Amino acid sequence: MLEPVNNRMPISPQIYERLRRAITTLAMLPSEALSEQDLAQQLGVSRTPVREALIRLADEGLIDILPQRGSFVAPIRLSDVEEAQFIREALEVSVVQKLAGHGSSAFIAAGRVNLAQQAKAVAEGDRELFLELDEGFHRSLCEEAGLPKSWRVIQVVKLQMDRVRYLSLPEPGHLETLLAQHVAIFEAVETGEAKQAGARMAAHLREVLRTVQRLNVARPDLFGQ
Amino acid sequence: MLEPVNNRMPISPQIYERLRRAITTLAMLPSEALSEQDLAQQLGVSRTPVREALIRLADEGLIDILPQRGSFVAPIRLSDVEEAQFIREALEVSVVQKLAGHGSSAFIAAGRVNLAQQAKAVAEGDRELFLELDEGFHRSLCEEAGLPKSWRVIQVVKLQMDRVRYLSLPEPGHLETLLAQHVAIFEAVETGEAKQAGARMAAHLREVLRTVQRLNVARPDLFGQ
DNA sequence: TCATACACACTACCATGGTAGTATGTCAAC
DNA sequence: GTTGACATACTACCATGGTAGTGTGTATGA
Repeated sequence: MLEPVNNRMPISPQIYERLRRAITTLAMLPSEALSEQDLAQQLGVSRTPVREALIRLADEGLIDILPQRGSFVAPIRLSDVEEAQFIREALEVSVVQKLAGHGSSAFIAAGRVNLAQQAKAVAEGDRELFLELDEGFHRSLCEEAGLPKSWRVIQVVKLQMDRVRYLSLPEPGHLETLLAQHVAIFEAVETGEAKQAGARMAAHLREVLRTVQRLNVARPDLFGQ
Repeated sequence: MLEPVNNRMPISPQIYERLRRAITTLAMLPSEALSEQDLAQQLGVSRTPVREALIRLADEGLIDILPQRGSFVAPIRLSDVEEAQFIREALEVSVVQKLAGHGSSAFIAAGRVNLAQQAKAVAEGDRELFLELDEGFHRSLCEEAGLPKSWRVIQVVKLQMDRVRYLSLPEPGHLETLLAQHVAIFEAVETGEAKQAGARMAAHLREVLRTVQRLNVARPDLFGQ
C-alpha cells in the first residue's frame, strides 16, 4: 500500500507527505490506527522518521496521538471544519482585498491560463484535476499578494476540509458553480474592486463549507465528537 | 542556564516550551547556534526529545535548521513580522466582529477584571505582567467566540512579534495607549457594535506593529534578510 | 603570496535497543 | 453469570550508536 521511500532525500518529510496525502484522500479512514512500528516496516525505514512525521501530523490536527496507547487518524470534527472555514474566510477575504488592483500582468496572464484549464477540467468532468487547479488558484492569490505565510496557514486549516471534499458526492453543476465563482473573484481582483472581490471570496468559501455539511448527513461514519 | 527537566512528565514538550520562551524573551539571540548535543547535555536528557522540540520550533519559524550544518535561532525578518500582523488583523478583526453582542455575562465580568488588572499593571509600570494580561485578553476573545483554533494560529504568528515586543523600548505613555485600546475594543464588543469593534482591533494591532518597526531602527542587529 | 587538496571536527539524520504505561484477554473466586 | 486480579501483548517514548554531509583550518604546491 505504501511504497518504499527514496533514500537519496530526507526521509521524514517524505513520510509526512505520504501520510498527509493518504489521510486527505481518505485512503486512510478516520479512527484507523497508525503504528510507528507497522509504518516503519511497510516503508522500509526505522521508527524515528515515522515518529517525526506523526508528530507533525498531530500538530496539524490530522491524527490524534494518545500517549502509550497509539496514534489514530483523527475523526472529521464538524466544529473543526467550521472553524477552518472561518479562518480561511477571514484570511482569504483580506488577501484578495489587498491584492485587488495590484496584480502584475504576469499574474493576470497566468490566472487566465489557470481558469481556462479549470474550464477544461470541468468540461471533461475531471474532478481531481479541478481540485488541483483550484488549489493552485488560491495559492497564486496569496503569493502574488506577497503573503506566503498566509498561504501556509490556509493550507493547514484547509486540510480539514480537503478530506471531505475529496470524496464529496458528484453533484450536477457543482464544479460549474465553483468555476464561475473563481472567474468572478478573479475579475474583481483584476479590475481592482476590493470590496467585491472580498464578498465574492466569502461567498465562494461558504459554498465549499456547504459541501462538507451535506457530507455530514450522507456519511456520518466519518465524523466524530 | 537551562535547568534540568521534570522526568515525571513528557520531556519533548517541556523542552519545546523552554526554548520557545528563551527565544521569545531574547534570552537566546538571533543567529545563535542550537546544537542537539549541547542542549541535550545541558538539560540532562538525550538528543531525541531535543530534536523533536527543534523540529516544532522550525515549523513555527523560530529557528532555522540547515541540514548537516546546524540549527540557529532565526533572525527577526521584518517581512515575517509584517505578514504576522496581517494575519492577526484579518483573524482578530473577524473574531471580535463575530463576538460583538454575544458575550456571556461571565465573559463580560472576567473581561472587566482583566482590564482592571491591566490598569493596575500600567500604574505600577509592570511591563511583564501587562504583556501577560494582554495575551490573556486576546485569548479570551477567541475562546468566548468559540474559536480555539484561531487562537492557536494567532499564537503562532504572534511569536514573531513577541520577541521584539519583549525588549521594546519603554516609551512614555505606550502602555497607557494599549490599555485604552483594549478598553475601547471591549466596550464595542460588549455593546454589540461589530464594525466599531473590528476597526478598533485593527487600529490596536497596527499600533503593536509600529513598536516593532521602531525597534528595527534601534536594534538592526536583531534583524535579518 | 596565493591557490588547492585534504584531514578533521562538527552537524543533522537515521537505526536500533530498552522502558514505563495502557488495554485486553484469561482465569479464579464468588 | 459476574466480578476481580493478573499475565501478556501491544503502544509511545527516550537513550544511544553509527553515518553521510558540510565547513574550517592546515599543509602542500606553484
